[in-house]
Amino acid sequence: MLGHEEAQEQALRATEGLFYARGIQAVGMDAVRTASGLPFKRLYQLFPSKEALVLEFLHRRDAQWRQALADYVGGHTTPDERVIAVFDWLHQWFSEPDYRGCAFINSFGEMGGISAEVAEQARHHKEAFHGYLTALVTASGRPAELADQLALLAEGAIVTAAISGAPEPAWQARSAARLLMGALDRNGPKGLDRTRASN
Amino acid sequence: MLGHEEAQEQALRATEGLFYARGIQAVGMDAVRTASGLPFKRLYQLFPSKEALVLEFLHRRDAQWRQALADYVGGHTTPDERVIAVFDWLHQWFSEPDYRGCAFINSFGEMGGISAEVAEQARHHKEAFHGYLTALVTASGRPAELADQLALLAEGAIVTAAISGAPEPAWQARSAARLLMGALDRNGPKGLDRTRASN
DNA sequence: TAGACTAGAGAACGACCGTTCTCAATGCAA
DNA sequence: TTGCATTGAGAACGGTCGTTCTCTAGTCTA
Repeated sequence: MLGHEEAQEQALRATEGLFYARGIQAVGMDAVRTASGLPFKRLYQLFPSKEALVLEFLHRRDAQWRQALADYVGGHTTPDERVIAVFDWLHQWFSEPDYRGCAFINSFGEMGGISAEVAEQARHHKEAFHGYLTALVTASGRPAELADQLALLAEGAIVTAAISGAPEPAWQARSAARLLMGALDRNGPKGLDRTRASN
Repeated sequence: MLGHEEAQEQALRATEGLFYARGIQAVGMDAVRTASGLPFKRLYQLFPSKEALVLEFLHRRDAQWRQALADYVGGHTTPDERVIAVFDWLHQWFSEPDYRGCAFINSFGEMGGISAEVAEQARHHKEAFHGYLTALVTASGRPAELADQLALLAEGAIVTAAISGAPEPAWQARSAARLLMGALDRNGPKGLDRTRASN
């Protein structure tokens, strides 16, 4: 028999693809059992309920996604390159054959209104991404407000690539990001509209 | 008894709030019956299945959403103001107390992987929005590529406002939009990165 | 070898889903 | 008034869901 950890790994790895491809509510525990090869009894020993499995899936996905992004960005040296690398990585992600958007945006859309925990996980994931982007932007000597805008471009590209089924939004976002960085370099931080934006 | 049209109106109006707030799969036909006040028999005369009701809901929402946006934008005169007005309208939308993101992004996340029709409706809605934005942008004498970027900002703001629960992303997007418009005015269309972006 | 424990496969359970059916109440034509 | 079609309210149906239970088949200990 597999140990607790390995079995949990196996269940989560099998679950991942199912939840991402079909959504959460459309995947029954029976499909999880079949995909993981673990009997119900074991499954419910590892995760006391489907909700617990879902939350673990999201937790794990958050960690893996941000790690993959950081790994890719880490392969670039200058601060400017590192900011732009985010969008190159997005294009790579969008080009995966079974890309279907951001798991957190999707689960928020599906369950954000009925599960406070799922909504909280989405919020946490997006805040972490935003924080990472802010670090990259400030490391390039630019104001944090730029990170807000780049985050919007990234989120927009994620959604648009998913719905349209094409990876091009990554390039459009990258192009806009370059323009925004250039605009700041020319005008200084006052180039941003600070009359209403609070951060 | 109500006529066919009025009953359909009533059913859809009642359904709207339910689907938008809780998602589609989490709303049972029993909840639709209760909210609409229509008995099952009548409901299934008006819509042969839940799926038909869902698709009608999306169709209707698309029309109303785009009309509301066009109405707001139409209240502004100069082409530049009209482009910026889109983001003002977004802020207004985000500030509604029960705002929970874009119904199409949400349904795509929930059902895009299991219902081709829902995915198609989302694609159609986003294409229509993109087309509208392109018309506003080209009317302002700027290249259509800018519309791609503004669309990403808008989509990103829609998602971020939903998940964070705050309307500020509208201002951040507006600020970025102004910068992008300004950058184009300074550099001409060549300011855009056309080496990889195809449109 | 005997016996206590455990794992695995899947049946079973209660709840709920979308959908259909029943049937008493109603409106209306003659 | 009688007969007939249509309505509304909700029970019923088959199916599926998340979860638990049963029962067989091992496996380890003494």
